[in-house]
This record gives sequence, structure tokens and C-alpha cells, in this order.
Amino acid sequence: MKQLIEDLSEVFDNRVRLGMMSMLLVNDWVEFNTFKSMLDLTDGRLASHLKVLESAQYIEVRKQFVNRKPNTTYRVTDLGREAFNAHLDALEKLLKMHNATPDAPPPMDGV
Amino acid sequence: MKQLIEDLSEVFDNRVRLGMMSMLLVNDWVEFNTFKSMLDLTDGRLASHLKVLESAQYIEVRKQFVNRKPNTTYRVTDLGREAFNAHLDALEKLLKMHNATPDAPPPMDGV
DNA sequence: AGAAGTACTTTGAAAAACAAAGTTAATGAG
DNA sequence: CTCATTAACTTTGTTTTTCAAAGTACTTCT
Repeated sequence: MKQLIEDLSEVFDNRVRLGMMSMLLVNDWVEFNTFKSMLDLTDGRLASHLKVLESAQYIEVRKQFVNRKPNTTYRVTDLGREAFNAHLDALEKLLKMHNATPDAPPPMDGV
Repeated sequence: MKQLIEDLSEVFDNRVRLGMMSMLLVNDWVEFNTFKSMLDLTDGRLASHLKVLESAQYIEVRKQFVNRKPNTTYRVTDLGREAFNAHLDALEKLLKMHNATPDAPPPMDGV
């Protein structure tokens, strides 16, 4: 039990980053502005969550110019994909675990 | 997408509380010390997480004496069960959503 | 009276999250 | 060339969350 919980990653202990990963798993390159509008985030907030994923080396960044405008896109790394799958595995096991907690004492129905 | 993420509860944005809920879903009453040893928490840390769940009215508390010693046990409320299921539903939808993010521009392979 | 166990509460500190404003680099209009 | 604009950040300061460590209340046991 303790181990299962430690297998859950703190990186994914956050709703916004879960949403970002979900997008990254299905789409090859995702644009900054796509994250921003789909998740309804401010620039700063998005950038800080991106930084968490980037620091963990779960995403890689590509910067280019498109139509003469800067265009930044992100892609999940193999490491990121593995980490996310491991997280989901741990979560699934945690939930499926029909955990054998020692029986709690029955209510003392006179108190 | 935005909506799905908002459907994820902040209460469950935490590994310890996910573990607690998993125990509570399968066991009727769970003792303070059972949480403590299965999740390997200090008294204080456990109490604070219990408080979060209790404030949300996701668990109820029963205090009694067993073998002349104080014994506190916790049970998930209907509200808690619903909230947790809703959270898991949203998570599942988020992951299953083959989300149609606008295509990112292809790499400009000369930069 | 004193020690021990259970279940907290309090205190303080560190880390995470966020909003708002500021910054940089490139483009486009005049 | 100058100024405004857009994209993508970065910085600053505040609030919130999390946690460890120590302290407390109540009861029982010796």
C-alpha cells in the first residue's frame, strides 16, 4: 500500500498537468496557444506547468517561426510517456486493490 | 476539455488522500492507526489529511472506547463516494478523450 | 503519583500554485 | 526608422498547501 502510493508521481498530482499529459499522449506536437486555450490558462500559469514537465524531462520543446511568427510546440518524451503510464498503473492498482484493512471494531451502540 | 479538468476535484489532487479514499471505499470503518501504519504517516500529517476530507464532508468520524482505549474510526459518506466516483469518471474521460487538438505545424527542418 | 497510549492541535517552515505585471524578440504599419 | 503588436515567457509578490516537530488532553495502567 505504502509502495503503491509512492509509485504515484507528484508531477501528476495536479489537474492541469493531467490535462496537459492527456493532450500530449494523443497529439504529436502541441502548441503553446493550444494548451492555453484548451485549458484556459494564463501565459504565466501555463509556462510554469510546462516548466515542471520540462524539468522532469517529460516533454521536449521545439521553437520555430510559422508565418513569420514565433511558434513553440511541445512533445512528450519516452520518459514522460513511461512515467505517466506508471502513474496510471499505480492508480489502477490502488483502486483495484481490495485492500485487506484489519477489521474495525463494531459500533458500541450505547454511546 | 476545460470542463473535464474542472470536474477533477482538488481534494483528490493528492496521493495520500487518494490512498485514504481507496481504503475507505473497500472497508466500512477504518481506524486512525490503520491509516497511519498502512500509509506510513505521522499523527499530525494523517490528522491534517483527515481534516481535509472531513471538511468536505466526504468522511464521517466515530469515536468510541475499545478495550478501555480511545478508538477513532472513519467511514466514507455518500457524498464522498459520489465525489470520488465523479473524479474518477472525469479522469477516465480525460484519458479516453482522443482529443482533437488543432494540428501543430510540421518541423521546419532547416533551422 | 507517574508513565504510557491514542488522537489530536499548534507552530513554524518549506514548497507549490497563482495572478498580475514586466520583458524580450521579431514583425508589421506608417 | 519608430512605434505598436504578438508570442512566449520571466519576475514579483501573495496565497495555499503540505509537512515535520513538538505540544496537549484524556484515559488507563502500575
